[in-house]
Amino acid sequence: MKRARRKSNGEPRFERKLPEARRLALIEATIESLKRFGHEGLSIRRISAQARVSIGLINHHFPTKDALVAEAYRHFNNELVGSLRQAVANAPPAPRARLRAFLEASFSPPNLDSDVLAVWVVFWGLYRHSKDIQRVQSETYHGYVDLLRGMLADLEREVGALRFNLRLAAIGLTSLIDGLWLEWCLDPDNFEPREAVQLCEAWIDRLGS
Amino acid sequence: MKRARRKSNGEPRFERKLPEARRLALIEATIESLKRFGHEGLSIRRISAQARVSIGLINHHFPTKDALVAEAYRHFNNELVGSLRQAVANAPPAPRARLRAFLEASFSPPNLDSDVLAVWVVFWGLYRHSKDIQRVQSETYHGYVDLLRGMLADLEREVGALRFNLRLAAIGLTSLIDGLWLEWCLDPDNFEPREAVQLCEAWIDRLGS
DNA sequence: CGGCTTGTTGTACGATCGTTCAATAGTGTC
DNA sequence: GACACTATTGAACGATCGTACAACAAGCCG
Repeated sequence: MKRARRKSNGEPRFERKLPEARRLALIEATIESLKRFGHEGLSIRRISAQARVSIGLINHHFPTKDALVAEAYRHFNNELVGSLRQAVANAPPAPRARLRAFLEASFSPPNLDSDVLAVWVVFWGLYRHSKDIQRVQSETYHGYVDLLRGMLADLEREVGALRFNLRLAAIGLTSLIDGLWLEWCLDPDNFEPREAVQLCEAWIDRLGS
Repeated sequence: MKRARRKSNGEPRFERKLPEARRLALIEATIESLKRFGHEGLSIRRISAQARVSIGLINHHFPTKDALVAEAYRHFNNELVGSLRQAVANAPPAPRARLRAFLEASFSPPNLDSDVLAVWVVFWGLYRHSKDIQRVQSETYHGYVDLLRGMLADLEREVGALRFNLRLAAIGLTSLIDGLWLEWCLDPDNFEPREAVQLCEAWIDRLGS
């Protein structure tokens, strides 16, 4: 008798997936492991366990661990920008309404989650010393910037003449949002998400004056 | 002949320091190693090499590596708050002048350094999963908040009546500063430090209106 | 059912991790 | 110069890291 090719219950021991699907599953497991264990979650063994696959599989689909982490960063960026873009698309066409939808999506689940923000911070910590992360950042960040800058440009058009410095306004609003994200993450009891939206809207209100 | 107790040149093989001095040297080496190697710089061997001491010395002065890292975080916080406090103390007593000094100190060397900001981000990445870091954060963060809130309270007094929500104003300004720090770190070519000061002062200008 | 492709497994390897601890040696005191 | 104290050294431990690779097996085709 040859060695059993199946488990005793007759089920297959594992499921083969198309490379594309497996790569996505590994990327999502990477992010989930990062949420659960912080920076220590970014190890082959933790990610493998999270994805319920063997240790060796990751290097079959990704050349190195760093490549997987970089792709996870890309996915995380795309998910954020995609959800914000969709929130804007579902809003009324008026610039102010679209900006409000953008802010409310920024400061409500699933984006405003302590785990999610902790994930961002770990990625940022890798940025300085990882060429891979830097490359993904340069490739994905403009999506976010363009979305926000486009809405501010629309607002400017509605107001009429050139009332504010578009470039500085975008930088300031982005910084305010990121900073409020960070503060809320470090101490969620310090203020309400609703108040973060208020602060950003007050900033926007005062742009034209 | 007994084994030589000195190096061939007659110099001592190492220098004994008082525990307090050695602890400080190890803390500074930790931060320097963190600047040079990012998160990977937070290992006993890297820190030991940076401090030019043996591997075993760290555990003689600190119970665990995490305790050393937490103390480094405390030192880093205290250095920042101390430099900002001194900048404020050296400024004219008018609230606006003190706030300006605070902002200019925030957005100029040595605080506005890519390495320094990268260090912050790594510490923040540890925050969620390290009780030690959380404890230090809760013990040191109020120094920063109190300094900034005190200046805003002075400004409010000067203006006269209760013109703005002090709590929200402090949260917003802190977030704006932190966010601008982060943005500048991720892309120093995006804007000038001077522009960051401008954005913060514009925020303050509009508080009273 | 037999053969083929290739997604998947799991052991093994060398490197590095944090920590321990007995031995060493710098430094002050007499 | 001898001694005591203890800061310091450096080897050693087990654990875990990322990666490589040979063997296995799931799924498909004829």
